Amino acid sequence: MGLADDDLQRLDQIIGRRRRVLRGESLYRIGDEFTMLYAIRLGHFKTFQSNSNGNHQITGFQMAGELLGMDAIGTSRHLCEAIALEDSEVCEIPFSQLEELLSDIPTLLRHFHRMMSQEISREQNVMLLLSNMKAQEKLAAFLINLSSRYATRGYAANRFQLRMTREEIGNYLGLAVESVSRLLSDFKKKGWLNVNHRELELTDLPTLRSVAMGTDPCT
Amino acid sequence: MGLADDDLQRLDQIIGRRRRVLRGESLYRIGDEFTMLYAIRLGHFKTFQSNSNGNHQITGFQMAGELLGMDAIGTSRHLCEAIALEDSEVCEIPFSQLEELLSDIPTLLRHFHRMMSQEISREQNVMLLLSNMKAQEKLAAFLINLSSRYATRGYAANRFQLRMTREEIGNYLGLAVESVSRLLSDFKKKGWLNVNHRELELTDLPTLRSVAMGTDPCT
DNA sequence: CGCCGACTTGACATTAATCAAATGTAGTGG
DNA sequence: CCACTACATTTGATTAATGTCAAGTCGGCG
Repeated sequence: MGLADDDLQRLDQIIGRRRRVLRGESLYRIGDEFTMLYAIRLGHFKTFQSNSNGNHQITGFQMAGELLGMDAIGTSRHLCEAIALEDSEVCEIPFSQLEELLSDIPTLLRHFHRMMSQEISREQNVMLLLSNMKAQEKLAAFLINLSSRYATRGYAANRFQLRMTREEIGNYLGLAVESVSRLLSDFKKKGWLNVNHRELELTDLPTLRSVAMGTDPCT
Repeated sequence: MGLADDDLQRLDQIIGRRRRVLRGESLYRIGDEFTMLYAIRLGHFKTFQSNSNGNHQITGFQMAGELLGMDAIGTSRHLCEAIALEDSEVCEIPFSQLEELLSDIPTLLRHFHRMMSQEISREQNVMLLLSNMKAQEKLAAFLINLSSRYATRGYAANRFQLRMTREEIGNYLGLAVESVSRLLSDFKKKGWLNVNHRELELTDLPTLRSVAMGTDPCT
């Protein structure tokens, strides 16, 4: 991050205790007071809102190395809930202490703004996905996105486990479970991927990319 | 905003020149270098991304009093384009100068983080809208949203002008123009609103609210 | 072994997109 | 001022995509 050693040390000091969150447990709930940001050390999470009917809308899947809770800064209350998709571990970052540090360390401030801003862009991309794309494009884009995030973090880009159910994928993409299932089967038949339960292998990334962009000729 | 007088003065000083943007003109384009945030003084804007096919996806409509450009902080390049929906005026806020000020004035920092965070929440709400709602609910939610934003800024909640075309509404909501048009006619027939060109009167806000929430009994 | 939840597959229904055409409106230039 | 053009909007008919319902399979776990 380009921080000086002693700045890094100060950052280290405010990073609070580690917290384990078992699969299915909430890290925070809607309405909880906002005091911490959370850096995921290990595992995966989903975040979701509830609308007035009690339906859930998954707003994102987060993996180790990513930050949770930035949407709550504005209101001092959490507006969405975060649940672990598997046994996970986070670091608690008391936000008020972080704020003090941000004033002192311009580099850190810049980095923090960058992360918030990237969250905004990420969501704008999801808006694009949800409103412009066909089901097939949505799923391809989703898989490509996961793939590149794993690649960024040093894992294989073409072979990983889905940590979420088909239902959760469908909810996130605005598709019925059945559609997700059918599309996966379809992609498999077309030779673009292999899927067995949660185990996934992307065998034709270039085609998946062009499908995601809506530029594949054979669709 | 709860700023001390001299802090407010310092903020005033970094706010650069005003800039007029005529209807249809771009405030910034995709790929432009990011140096400024923009506070809208007058008028309305739309922001949109382009996907690889050249299709546009409108990511938001902004009105006087709102801030533009926060999505670009992360990349130093603009990822979306902002176009004026009518003759408008903005204040340029050089971001590097703002950053310095943020380090000095904790209250301002907190306020700034709040605005970014609210942008994140706003977009999460749009995700909810795009993926969970029926066409009818989307449009109702959209109108309610506009209404409450006008109300916040001291304008009538139940009577205002649409500054965007039906096509732009449809693009934003993930609907065809024809669907938007049909729905407006439908709402009118049901007595929920009056619409004449861009002039809009919401005559039954309670019902519109319950339609937006998917809890209206007669739908 | 048997239950349960996740997943798959097929048949059908529904929503909203697309296509087509008519109407209206704002802006332009003669 | 008016005719003309381009664009925005509305409405109807049809189609395509995806949701819903139903049934059944698969695998893990008590």
